[in-house]
Amino acid sequence: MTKSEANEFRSVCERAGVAVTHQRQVIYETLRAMHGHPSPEEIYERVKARIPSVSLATVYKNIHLFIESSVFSEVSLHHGSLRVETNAKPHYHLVCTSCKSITDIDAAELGFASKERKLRGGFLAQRYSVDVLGLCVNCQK
Amino acid sequence: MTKSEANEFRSVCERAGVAVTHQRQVIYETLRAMHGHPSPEEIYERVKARIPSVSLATVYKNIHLFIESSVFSEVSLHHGSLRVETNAKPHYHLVCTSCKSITDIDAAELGFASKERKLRGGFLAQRYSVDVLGLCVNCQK
DNA sequence: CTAGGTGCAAAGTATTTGCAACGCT
DNA sequence: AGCGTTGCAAATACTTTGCACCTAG
Repeated sequence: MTKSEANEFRSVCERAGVAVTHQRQVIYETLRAMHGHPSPEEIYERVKARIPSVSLATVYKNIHLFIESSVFSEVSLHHGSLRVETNAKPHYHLVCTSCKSITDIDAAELGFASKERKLRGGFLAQRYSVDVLGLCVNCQK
Repeated sequence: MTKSEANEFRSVCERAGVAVTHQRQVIYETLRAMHGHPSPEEIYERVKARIPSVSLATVYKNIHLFIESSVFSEVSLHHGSLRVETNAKPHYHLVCTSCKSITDIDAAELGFASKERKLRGGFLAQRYSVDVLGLCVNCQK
């Protein structure tokens, strides 16, 4: 690790108001170095290469800590359990990051057209799923 | 249930190539009547009010059947396990509905500006999470 | 009749928690 | 020294599966 990376990590911990531990630092560096959307298990495997005694629970605890402190984010905000979409009309979601509530909003109202089209790279876009993350009226207080 | 609802359900089963069973019908009607984004457990509770002997496993099996047949959809496509976003730049996801792969795409390239703003209803939009659902190059074959 | 559907219980995966020992600050 | 952090194991939450019985077609 370079000196600037170490300083960066220290200020991350300071902002979050948590201790600078070796495990936390290695988990942080590991996440920084990984690409894509790793699962806790994948992160755990990598961290274990540097700290064989680390536990999966510690990886979970620190991932949550980083997410709460906005150091990293989650790919999906509602991954806890399967949820069925009962609203048949095209719409998107207003997701409150504080109270986790999900409200529907009309596609038109958000001003995002969702037509089928081919994107660069050849991906055929058919449907769009938009989550607007922010604060609901109650949580803005 | 009205006659047209019954017919609607029959054609749903026909398209999906599955049998018309009492449990399946009640689960379908229950979903139609529910608002928001119910969990399997919530759906199960409602169905149990009409069929006390129904099992949670049957509810799960039928929810999946409906989702596979595009009769209903999932709120989130990657809810199986926690995934950490390691890409710090603003970007969105190309999600292939066939092979479930997730690729990043620059926010700019999709032409969707993500600035903080207040929406009707008072929701403070801070960040956008856009999933583009479709078929990747390989799965279009 | 018979292939698919159901209910039950057990298994499987993902995640969290209690607690004693440990290490930052 | 004191409190947050760690590792372990056990607990919990969510979902799937195997199997015997049942039912629609």
